[in-house]
Amino acid sequence: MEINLAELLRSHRLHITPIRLSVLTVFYKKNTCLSHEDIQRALQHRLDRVSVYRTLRIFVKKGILNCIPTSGNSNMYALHDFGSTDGQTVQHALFICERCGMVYPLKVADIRVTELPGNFTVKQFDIVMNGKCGDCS
Amino acid sequence: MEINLAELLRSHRLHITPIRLSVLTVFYKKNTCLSHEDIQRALQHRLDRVSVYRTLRIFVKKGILNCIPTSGNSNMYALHDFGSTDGQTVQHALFICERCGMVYPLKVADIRVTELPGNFTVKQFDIVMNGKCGDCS
DNA sequence: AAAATATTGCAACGATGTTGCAATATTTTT
DNA sequence: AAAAATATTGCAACATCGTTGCAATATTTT
Repeated sequence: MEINLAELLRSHRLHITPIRLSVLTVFYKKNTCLSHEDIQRALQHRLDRVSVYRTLRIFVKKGILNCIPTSGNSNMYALHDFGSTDGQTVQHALFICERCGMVYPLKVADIRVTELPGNFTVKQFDIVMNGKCGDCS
Repeated sequence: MEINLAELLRSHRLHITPIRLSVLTVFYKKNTCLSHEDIQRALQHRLDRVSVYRTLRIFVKKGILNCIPTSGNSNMYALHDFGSTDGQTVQHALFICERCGMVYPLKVADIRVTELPGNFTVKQFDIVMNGKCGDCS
């Protein structure tokens, strides 16, 4: 871990607290998108449920995390840095296996979408693929 | 409405019932993706909550509807025919306004994603864009 | 029309996420 | 370095979204 987590928090005017450091550490270690439950599990449910929810929400608000769309009924989050960005728009692409649930982050190249009116502002662009991964095919 | 809804249900070996016809009718009329709540509202909450959930689930299972990823905590659904398809893979693209919540379905063209291992099978491919729509910019 | 089968409605439950508020921790000020 | 100001936490209660079990009802098949 080369990044200074305390500095990251400070730069967003957030207090430096054990919960926030733990949650950030999980994201930097796993380097993929994670649900609330994933984080709780990674930290052996030592953190208060509600505080983790609040931490995720404030990180999204501050732009440290992005909220990633999924077909399930729980949200997923990824470090903003995890997505590629062209200045204005953050991009994520992921493959979710419908059988084992594994999430595979992907690199994206050369995407074009037609028919978006010119006065629309895109802030986040996500690709979600569902199917079967190599192990489950 | 040119499609025969009863025939559609019959061809999937589903009983033809008022609830199913109502839900299908809403999808064909609105021709966009809808949440459970959208459907309940469109039908003035005359249908039983649970029955609508079950209807949506069985329609997804039978391939009549697809489940569309969102960043929120409720699922969205669209008619399978609403997405473009190249035989194996269904594609959807939508723009969700972060301010007014409006969902705009989009046409997609010419998408390529690199780095997906060859033994992965993609069944559904969705693009979700978040930002501000024309009215909210 | 009766038998077989599938669907519905209701109550209860589970999972996911939020709010209010007092207690506590962090940061800032002196 | 202590006090004051401010932000965060933990807990209980609640809200929303979705599911399950099961008896009653509707649809389909014979």
